Amino acid sequence: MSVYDHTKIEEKWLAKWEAEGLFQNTAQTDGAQNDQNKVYLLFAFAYPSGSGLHVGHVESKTALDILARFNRMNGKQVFFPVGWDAFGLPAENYAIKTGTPPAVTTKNAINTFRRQIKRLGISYDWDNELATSHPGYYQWTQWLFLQLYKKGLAYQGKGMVNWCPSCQTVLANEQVVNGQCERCGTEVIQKEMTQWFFKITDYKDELIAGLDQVDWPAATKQQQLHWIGKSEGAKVDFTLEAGSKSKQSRSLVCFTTRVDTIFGVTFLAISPEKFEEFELMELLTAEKQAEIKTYLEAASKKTEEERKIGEKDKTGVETGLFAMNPVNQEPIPIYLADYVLGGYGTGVVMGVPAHDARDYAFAQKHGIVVKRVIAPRVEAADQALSCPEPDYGIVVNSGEFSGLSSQEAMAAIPTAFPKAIEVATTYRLRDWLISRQRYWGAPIPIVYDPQGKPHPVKEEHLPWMLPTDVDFNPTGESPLKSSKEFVERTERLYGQGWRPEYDTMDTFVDSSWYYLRYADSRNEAEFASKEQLQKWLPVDFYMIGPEHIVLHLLYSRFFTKFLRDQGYLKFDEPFLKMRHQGMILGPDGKKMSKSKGNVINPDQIIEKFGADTLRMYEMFMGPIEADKPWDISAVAGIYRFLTRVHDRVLSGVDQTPTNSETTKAVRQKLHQTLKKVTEDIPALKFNTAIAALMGLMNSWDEGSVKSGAVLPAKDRVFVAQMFAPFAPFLAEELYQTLVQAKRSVHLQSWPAFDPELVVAQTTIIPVQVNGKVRSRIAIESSLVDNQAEILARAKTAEGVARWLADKKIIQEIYVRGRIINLVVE
RNA sequence: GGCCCGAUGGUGGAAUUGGUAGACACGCAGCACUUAAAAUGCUGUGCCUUAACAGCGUGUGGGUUCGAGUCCCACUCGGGCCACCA
Repeated sequence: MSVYDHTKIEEKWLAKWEAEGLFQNTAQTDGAQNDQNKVYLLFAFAYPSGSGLHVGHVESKTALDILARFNRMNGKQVFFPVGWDAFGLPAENYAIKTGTPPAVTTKNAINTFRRQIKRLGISYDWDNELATSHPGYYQWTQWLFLQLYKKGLAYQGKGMVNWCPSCQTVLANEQVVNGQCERCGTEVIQKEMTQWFFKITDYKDELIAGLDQVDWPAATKQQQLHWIGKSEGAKVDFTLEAGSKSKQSRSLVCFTTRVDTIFGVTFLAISPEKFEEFELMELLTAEKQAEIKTYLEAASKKTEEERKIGEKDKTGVETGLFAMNPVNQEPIPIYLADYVLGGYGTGVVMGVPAHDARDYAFAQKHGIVVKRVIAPRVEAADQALSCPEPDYGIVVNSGEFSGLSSQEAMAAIPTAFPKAIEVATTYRLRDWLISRQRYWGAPIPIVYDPQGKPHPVKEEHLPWMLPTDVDFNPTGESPLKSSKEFVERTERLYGQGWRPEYDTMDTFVDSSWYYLRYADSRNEAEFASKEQLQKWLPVDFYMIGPEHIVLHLLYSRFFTKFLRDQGYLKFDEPFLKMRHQGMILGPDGKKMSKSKGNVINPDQIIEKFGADTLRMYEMFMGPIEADKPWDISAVAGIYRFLTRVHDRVLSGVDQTPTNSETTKAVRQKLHQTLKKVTEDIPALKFNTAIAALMGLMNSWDEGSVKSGAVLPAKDRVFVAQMFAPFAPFLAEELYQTLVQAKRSVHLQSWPAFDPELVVAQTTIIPVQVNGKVRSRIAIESSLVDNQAEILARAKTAEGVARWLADKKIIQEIYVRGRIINLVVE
């Protein structure tokens, strides 16, 4: 028997599998038509960063690989593709710094990742590998844009956008984090530009409803819901006062979720973004006009961060105008205030300082009356308000509605004023801004005629190639403007004076449909054939980091629903089941980062201990979804374990198997372990499956050393097969050494446990007296249903009698095969 | 501020979903082997106390139950996401 030489073993089998093309070219396989029999496993699309594979990637890839191998061994047709989210800012920023074209850095990074992932033994199907920066891929990203354009779901709009001065590009609202650019952390400012949008809001209700169809973590669904932000309330029409010099009757419409507080309205506030739309300027005194202009200008220059400071300091300007409260005809003063958001609701709010914290703060600052219309929860009813009380309760000071509950009032008030108040719903979700003033992305397939009118690029001109004669250095304008070839191409194909769209698409567009392309990644005629989509989609299991919960999923679901409506897909939701992996933390318990110097390099671990050890260690660390700190001595422990497995399985192979009681006990343990592992893998409980394998080896070692137990070859093969999903290299080595088979262990069937062997002969049942364990009795397993006999034995069991002496038993509980509890007075 | 998740030995974690708390592993201690060390093997290891029995013990306080790490109520701490969304 040889020693466990992990490097030799792993490199040997890696080369063999590669030569055989194991698990390659699976997309086109027949036999996957049956839904019951196909399993599509998907790993979150990865950005090939220059720093290579991270131990965090290893965890989720290994988890999926275990599922892939286990499902294959159980007779499923498994589709386990791989690809690269290759467009994006880091490669472009690197190009700006070094002059190396993004295409080159990206290719190098992909090569590194590919080598590392293969070395790990991840059984991806590399024949379907794709990269979003490849024209054969982005041609179909552009095609998707054109389909949306045809249906009016891709449109050009002008508006205030988030602008990152460092990245020199527009950001989606979703990419602004705490007023800062998600990528580089620079303070984001507001800028007005013409941009392309996808009309995701057309699908807002379906994006909510579809969540009922999928098996996702509840928290993830909740975040999707929150992002869509459906909010039910009412729209209230406040008519401008005649006294406001208004010629015809005009009104300000507010959205509120608390129409029950409408008698408490003491001011209206308009957002700066929306102020001009209401055309109120002409109604104002010259003095007021000047004041308001100054305020509007200042507001437009504020960064997100500055507006946040306003959370404490609520600024605003009184317009001198009044509007009439429709429920009681009271004149309400109108203010301009930047705490009101332009993009939500109607951009106007009704201020109810008594029952809203923000309105209260504003009222305090501007000396506005606070009028309480919900009865206070606490007794001291006469006490003046010192803070707002936003709770629901009993409505007071509200005319005929006084005495109703908030809920009743919210129903009754709109009914009573049908002209001025209507029930309404608003959403937080806004259309998806996809234009980026960057180079390394898919060009938006639009050309402009000499009058500046946009036209779609003809489908026969796809892929609408990303030009290469480009100056990457940021100028505040799209880098594609520097390409001569791009303009020449446009004029040649569309005519003199025509110009291309210079912006590229948000990389989220690329990465929100890749799972469809995998099914037919080399198709040049369509984004994927209907047959291939039908065969593999939807995705059965998706493993994705918690950082992609909101946007990527929302956009992917939007594309899926759109393509379904166009007749390309037959399902509503792309990802049936999804789970999130946790984070692998540094040995110090903190998030790994270069600056902290706590980053673990998987290559070094593989060199020292092997890929099998790295895989098994990461699976053994704890539950897949938890954050776990790295522990190098525990890694060494796994290596010791695999060495023991190697030595034990291969030692004594030439000896005659024994049939002693010990051997039987070890074999029983083996089948119990097999049962446990078979149940744990589909439940993603890899850590306990490995613990069970360790328990088995402990029993086997002990049985061999102490009692000379020798297991038959058949059982040793079972062990090799059980290890196959976790430690594919070692498993192959053991299997091939034992049986010298032509076919890989990974092509064998998952072994079935012997149901008779799994059942224990005797069952240990703890005996409690008043809920405390005082003894344990061993019962023949055939007796577990004989309650009378078991209770009788329990009462006389050693250690129990003394607790029953002189006491009266008032209750006897027996839970079948589990526990006995004798309750005494 | 809102929502979500979590808290179990020195450490990572397990616990059949209300039924033996601490599986499995790391670490540590002792022993064996060795001239010595490493490696390996064996033994022990929740706390307190002991010769033993007993007692205590899953963040804190209460509750439901024959029985609570698990369910309910209140709180403390830690983490994540969102955040002036009317």
